[in-house]
Amino acid sequence: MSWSKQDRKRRGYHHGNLREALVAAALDLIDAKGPAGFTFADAARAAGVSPAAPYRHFRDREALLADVARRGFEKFADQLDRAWNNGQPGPMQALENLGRAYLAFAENEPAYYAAMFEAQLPRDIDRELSEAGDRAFAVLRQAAEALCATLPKDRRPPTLMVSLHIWALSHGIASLFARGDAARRALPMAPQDLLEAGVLIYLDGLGLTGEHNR
Amino acid sequence: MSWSKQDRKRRGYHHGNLREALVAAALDLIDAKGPAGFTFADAARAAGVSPAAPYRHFRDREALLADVARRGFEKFADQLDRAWNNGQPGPMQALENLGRAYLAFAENEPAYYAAMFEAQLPRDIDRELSEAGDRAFAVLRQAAEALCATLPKDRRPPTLMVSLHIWALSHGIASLFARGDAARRALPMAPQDLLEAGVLIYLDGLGLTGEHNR
DNA sequence: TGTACATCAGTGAACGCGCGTTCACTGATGTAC
DNA sequence: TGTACATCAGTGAACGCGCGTTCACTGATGTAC
Repeated sequence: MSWSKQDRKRRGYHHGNLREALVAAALDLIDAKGPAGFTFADAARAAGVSPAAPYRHFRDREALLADVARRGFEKFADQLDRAWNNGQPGPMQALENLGRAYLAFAENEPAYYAAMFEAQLPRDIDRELSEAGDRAFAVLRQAAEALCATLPKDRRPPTLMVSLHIWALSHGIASLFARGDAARRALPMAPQDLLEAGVLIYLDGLGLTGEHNR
Repeated sequence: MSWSKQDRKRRGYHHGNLREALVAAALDLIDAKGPAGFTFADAARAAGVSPAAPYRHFRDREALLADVARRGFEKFADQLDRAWNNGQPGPMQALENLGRAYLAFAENEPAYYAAMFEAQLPRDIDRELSEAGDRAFAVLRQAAEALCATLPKDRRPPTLMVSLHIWALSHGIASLFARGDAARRALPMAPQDLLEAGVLIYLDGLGLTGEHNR
């Protein structure tokens, strides 16, 4: 928490970066108590500011949460995109990197992850929020496309379906076993290995064997 | 809500079934506002009882939530077990029924589902709760076992891994696309079909083709 | 079958507390000239 | 470079509200004899 009361004198009357500080405080509080476990007043306190101050930046608590979720999806999309790396060095290897990035995000950013997927935000609360979510899914879709393209046309499955399968498997493993918070279930193996094995078996089932694509 | 204030006269001073009524009220409230969206006092009000009454039955709000989750897991395990039906008429068909039951539960019982998987209850809060969760997973494990047993020993994958893959895929699809609440995402196909296709491809990848097992 | 009594499962009033929100305000900052 | 002024981003006091929890209580129920 870099915006403690001590800093206030240095900062003077104006905070300077309250919007960012409130988001950071929300993330800390979500980490500690879950997405439902903090209040607008909590966030203000953590940012070292009066309870009325947040209203200058967010309509209400839900708007703050939605902003956290939006930022989460943007970070998520970035990390997935970087991991996919335009399908380099090859679609299979790139897909493995993508899967690892999915799980790593759930593990390293449980607060974002919870805000994105479990804060029970109405789906249509914010256009920017749903667009950021779409951007993250688009990376998966792109990966499925590249993988399907390596199959001869007559044996090519629907790309959308493949991307949804990969998404669901990743999401299931992340939510059950890889998340970095209290809801994580124990597992006698690394979640990354579980996901990788599952994807390999699935791709085998599609007729995409490792030899052709590694 | 069958325990309204109107009924009180009929019931007299004692409620008669307050514990059950509180659980029912909690489910209604979770349906309406999510697992974080109700209070102990809300539940008492919905049950037509004074705010002090629930303390006769639950230590606090969290204990009530945990009881809801436990009941949910028990119901879930029952429904999965009935769908699996001891592997009848054949493992492939029975597995399909099992998958459908998983998604149907998420769709028809969103309140239970949310309490079970998204209420952020500490994993060790209640022994009965985690045992009920284990019972549900045991059904999936049993199914994986039966499926693996149809493969020759030298090509048999680890049963635990297979059961986790099926669990994760089902859970991912249920959480993202099949849940019966506001967090459900739109999908251009039936979630049941998406799951069935995914499982078939996966089993193909394991070397379990439909012809051998239907 | 009656009766006395223990126990159970509620009541309702009370409390302290923290939250969300509003309000008039004021210190700090930016800008036009 | 100074100055006047508009705007911005905070303060802090106040409010009504509902929650969690406790308490002494009491009506209803069950049971021993």
